[in-house]
Amino acid sequence: MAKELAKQYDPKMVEDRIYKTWLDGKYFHAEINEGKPSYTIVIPPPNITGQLHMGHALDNTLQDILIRFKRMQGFDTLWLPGTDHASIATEAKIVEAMREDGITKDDIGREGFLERAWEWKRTYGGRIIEQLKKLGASCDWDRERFTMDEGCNRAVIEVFVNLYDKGLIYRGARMVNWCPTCGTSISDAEVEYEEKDGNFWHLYYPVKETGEFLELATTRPETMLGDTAVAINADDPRYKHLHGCHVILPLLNKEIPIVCDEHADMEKGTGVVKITPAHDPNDFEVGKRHNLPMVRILTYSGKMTGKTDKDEYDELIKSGKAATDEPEVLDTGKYAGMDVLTARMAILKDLEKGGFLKEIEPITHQVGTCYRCHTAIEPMVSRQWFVKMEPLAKPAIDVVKNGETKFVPERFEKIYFNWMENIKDWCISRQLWWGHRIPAYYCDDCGEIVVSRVEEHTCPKCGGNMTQDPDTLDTWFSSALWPFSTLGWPEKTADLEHFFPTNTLVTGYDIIFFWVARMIFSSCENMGETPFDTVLIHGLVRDAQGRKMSKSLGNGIDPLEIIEKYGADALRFTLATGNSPGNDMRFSDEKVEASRNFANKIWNASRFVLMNLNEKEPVPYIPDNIALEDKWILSKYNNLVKEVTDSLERYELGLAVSKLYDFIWDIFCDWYIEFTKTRLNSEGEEKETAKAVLVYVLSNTLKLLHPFMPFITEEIWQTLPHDGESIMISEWPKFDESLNFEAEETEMQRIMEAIKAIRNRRAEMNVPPSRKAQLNIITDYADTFNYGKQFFVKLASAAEINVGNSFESEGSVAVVTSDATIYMPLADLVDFEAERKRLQKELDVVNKDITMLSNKLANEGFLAKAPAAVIEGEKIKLEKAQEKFTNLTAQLEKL
RNA sequence: GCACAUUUAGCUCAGUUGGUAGAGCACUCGCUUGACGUGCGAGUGGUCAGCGGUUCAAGUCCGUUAAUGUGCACCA
Repeated sequence: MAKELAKQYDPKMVEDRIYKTWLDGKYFHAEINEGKPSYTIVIPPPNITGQLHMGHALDNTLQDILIRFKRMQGFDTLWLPGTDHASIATEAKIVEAMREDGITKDDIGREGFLERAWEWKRTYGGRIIEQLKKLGASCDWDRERFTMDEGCNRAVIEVFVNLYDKGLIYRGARMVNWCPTCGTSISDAEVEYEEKDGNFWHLYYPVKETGEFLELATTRPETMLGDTAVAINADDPRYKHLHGCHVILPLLNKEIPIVCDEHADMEKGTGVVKITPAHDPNDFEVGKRHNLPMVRILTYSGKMTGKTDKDEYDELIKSGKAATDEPEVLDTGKYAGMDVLTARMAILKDLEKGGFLKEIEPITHQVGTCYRCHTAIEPMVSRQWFVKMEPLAKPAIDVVKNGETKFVPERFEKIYFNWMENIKDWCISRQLWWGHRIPAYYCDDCGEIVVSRVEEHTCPKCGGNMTQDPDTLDTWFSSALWPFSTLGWPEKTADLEHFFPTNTLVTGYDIIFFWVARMIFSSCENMGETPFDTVLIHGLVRDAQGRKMSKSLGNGIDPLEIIEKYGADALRFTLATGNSPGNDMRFSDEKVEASRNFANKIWNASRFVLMNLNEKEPVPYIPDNIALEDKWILSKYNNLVKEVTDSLERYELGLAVSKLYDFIWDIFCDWYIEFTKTRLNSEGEEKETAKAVLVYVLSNTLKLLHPFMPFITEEIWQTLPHDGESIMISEWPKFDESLNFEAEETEMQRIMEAIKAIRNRRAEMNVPPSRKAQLNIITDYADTFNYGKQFFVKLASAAEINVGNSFESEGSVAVVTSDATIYMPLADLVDFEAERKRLQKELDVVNKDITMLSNKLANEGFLAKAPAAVIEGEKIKLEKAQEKFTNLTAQLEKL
């Protein structure tokens, strides 16, 4: 047993070594014990492309705190780790890397690309896992999963086929969000709206029948080539005469109808709207209502369509392979091949030339952008796979409504309901290669569609060759199954039986829609129940100025650097402190320094305790003949157990950690350790008692702190006398009624109040600690103060101490508390005039208190309606104030 | 436009069912007190954003205003 510890705590000497002992001990590994309650957390799987950032650090610290707490409480605890294939992000990264080598996806083909992708996964996929270990994460690494591993893949196919069979997955040409950069459709949730400067271009469209010009405005003039109608409101008096008329579409000289539709708002602009069904979500709906043709003018790479595009389409139509619900393709002629902005300028120029451009009105508007690459998304009609959401949303709303799943804090339920109740069908197909390939097969000859768990090569209808859909699924489709796919579903595994449904899901508010909501409805649908009972939502970690940490700002703080500099415990402690659920927090080095200092404080307190121990000390116990101060600390400690446990159970991790901080630093270190010093300097039973209580309180407090600061608590605990292999599998302390010593707490309070008052007095008078003073104490609590003599000597620079009924006050400074008047003969230092002023000032304060309290106690409303305990409390306060008043007046009179 | 959040000491933030406010950092003064100067002791500093209401009692509940932030919607 190494009792000599370094003066300062050095995390680097400790963390990796300790983590290895935990791994070797298999403490993270979850065992199934029949009949034992389980507690499960599934990790929000980080992207394989990812590096640990502060968001991960916070998220995983919170999870580790909960898991370690529950593990010590005796649950069968499983924290299931894993990573996400992150289709768009990963594919983009690999394409980027290939571009540097001058290779494109088409050069190497699908097979070649996937080989590279898997290679990437093998090389970098484990990186973030290693980083989580640095943080101290106690995940069951034996159960690590990957969203594209065999089991998850199977679950994905199973769910897809099931939903398809139920008619909840369908394929069709719908309005989707198209990202020209990523080259894929994305879901509504993946569109982020950004405020951008733009223009309203006011255009004229000539009316065929009347020859007049209809004015309308658009932010996207280039889409006019795809216009197939102009809409007006049926009730609009300005345009009554135009019902059933047509306009001639400028530039194309094409006749398109004027339709009456509610979409046209009389209040807005001129009340006339151009309708481009293939490139605008609202227009798409108008088109459906009026059976308008759809004309596509953009390729999937965001260029204006040309002759080849049109020929391709015509070919498909001829062969019967194009779906009838897909838009026809226009050869935009001179604009073909231009990107959107170039085409816009060219078209505007031509419109202006033709006299069709009335004016340009600058505006700012919200533009939808891709959440991955932030390019403006193009609304396009495209044939994709969708999940029919309405039937799935219903049960998912119910489980939250009826409390089977609770959000912490509760306010996030509103956001959840708001989304779920207005949900639109989910576009799940992506034009990417890295991901789960859609298990749909199409007959090359007759076009038959088969959705199947196994590969289909022959058409069941005509015997022709079948080809699998080239698209992959939205990454979030597989993450949505994470809570059960990782436990073995669709197999009925023992893990699934024991650990599902899981308990707490910890995540940031930014992925409630992407992930949390989808897990809930997926679980309701496939498992018949909610995937977790609690969703603990945390906020963002921002920089010291409150800005979001981002790559472009370069203000990100690397958690690994913080760990390197201050230790993982300090980082964890910082992230857990001053953080209330759902709120953002600011991160700064100063905060980590404070945490580091706290770790050092614990280290040194422990060093002190260890210094006083012999080679063989008994494991922590409470001796029989404990002293007043022992009862005081035990009572305080007991209360701490209750508060920390309650706070953790209510997910108030920040509150729990600050209680621990206060107890350890203020109560244990600043007071109790000091109280024990006299006894530790003695020999015999007294010393043994002090040691035992020190070890007991320290050791158990370390247990309470362990979930927050796992490394240092383990390191110290191992050095202290202990039972068992590791603090992380030791038993969580329980509140113990027999450790409640209220009377003794009050007694110690009297002594401590006096010590503080004396210190205060001496500091005001600039008496150095080296100058010891005699204390003459008049009090009604003679026994307590006689007992307290030892502490006055040690903590209040006292020399000789007398407790009695009256003393000569001449030439003394008086220190007045509600329990005692203490004279310090420091005649040479006393300024009597100042002394009088000070006493008067103190008296004023007490007087004010007395007035306030007696008014309150004279208030009939208060007496009639306030709870008895509160009234009693106020009475005691008043008594104390009055006692102090008496003591003070006596003093003043004597001066 | 709708909703939600935030507004407490110079700074960053706690404040658990309503009982007249706390911490860390910063600042001031003092301290080689044999665990720790990454420390110890003492102190300065707040009409808890404004207004109104409920209540015996409001930082805490309700309404309202303002500022800031976020989500959703609109955006021809």
